[in-house]
Amino acid sequence: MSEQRDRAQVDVSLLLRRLTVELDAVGQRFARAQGLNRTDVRALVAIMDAARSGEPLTAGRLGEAVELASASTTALLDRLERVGHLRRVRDEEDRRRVVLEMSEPTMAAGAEHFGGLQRDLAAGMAGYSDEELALVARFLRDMTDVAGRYARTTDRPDAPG
Amino acid sequence: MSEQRDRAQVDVSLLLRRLTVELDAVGQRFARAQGLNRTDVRALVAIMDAARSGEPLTAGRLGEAVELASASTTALLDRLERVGHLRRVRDEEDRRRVVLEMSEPTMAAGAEHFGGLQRDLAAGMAGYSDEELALVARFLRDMTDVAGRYARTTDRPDAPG
DNA sequence: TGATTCGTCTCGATCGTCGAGAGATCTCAC
DNA sequence: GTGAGATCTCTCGACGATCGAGACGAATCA
Repeated sequence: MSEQRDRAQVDVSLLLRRLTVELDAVGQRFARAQGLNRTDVRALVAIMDAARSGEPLTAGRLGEAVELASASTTALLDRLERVGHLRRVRDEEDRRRVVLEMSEPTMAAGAEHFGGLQRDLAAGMAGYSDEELALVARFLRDMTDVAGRYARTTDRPDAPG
Repeated sequence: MSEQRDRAQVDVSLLLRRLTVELDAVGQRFARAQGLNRTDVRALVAIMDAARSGEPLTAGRLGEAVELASASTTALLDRLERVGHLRRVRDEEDRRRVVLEMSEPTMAAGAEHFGGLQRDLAAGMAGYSDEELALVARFLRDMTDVAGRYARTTDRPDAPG
């Protein structure tokens, strides 16, 4: 493996990091505009994603998704519900559970903000052919897999076995 | 623009978001391992990046980088300094300023953790030719620019111009 | 030298997060 | 059915991260 090749790989790694920083800033901006904090936005995004996939989130699942303790999840939902970003609805099938429904205005605001980003991103992709885009997609999937595996690896450097 | 093309672009956008989530989780994992919170890790990364670029951060610049008020930045530095992750050093040129130096162990831990990720990412890139990697790099740069511009756009929907 | 600006820190208050545990509901063996 | 235990969410009290306002020393400039 040549030095130049090594360098290219490191460059791409750094580019991935820079990209995540910028995309994070977009979420941050949405948060400020809505008077929310980072966690709130992560939660709303998770709820929106779940709704889109047709499998609405419950309080507990949301807590897992955003890695929050149950008490914190309750507080989070209280905040979001109080300002009208979502509704809590008792699940009729399992009445212990609470399913989360985003409000229309919030859904619209999210679509406005993140849809705008998506539009800009799509515009930025205009210069790429279908084949190039397919390659990029494959690459992103690969890197996501790698990162996901790495994040979930139990690699405690200090702890034994 | 065909529907298939539209779909491909949306797919890539979603892939970008999934990737950021996974990469974020890697940072999260490092945070837990070191007993830090998200902000602390962002700060350490910013300090490390600055040090690498040969232009060490000051307290104020760090505050800007992680978007924290000055009082919060002071508290952040107190935390990190107390557990030995960095040192505050008075700038001799401008004695109002405080420049930040990361400790060796923390630098090593960071290199261990994020270096490991970088190794895995590089391994994941093995299947791509130099030309393909160059294309990916160009794409990532483009998307980073778009996201950066979008994040910095003043598009307050409510506030007047 | 005095006035002003700049960079950081202190103070008090607010809000997000957590662990522990309560209460309601579901599951399952009997 | 009924009771035991698991599951899901919420309440409570405590802690910590963040903030705005303002103090203080240091630099700048007239």
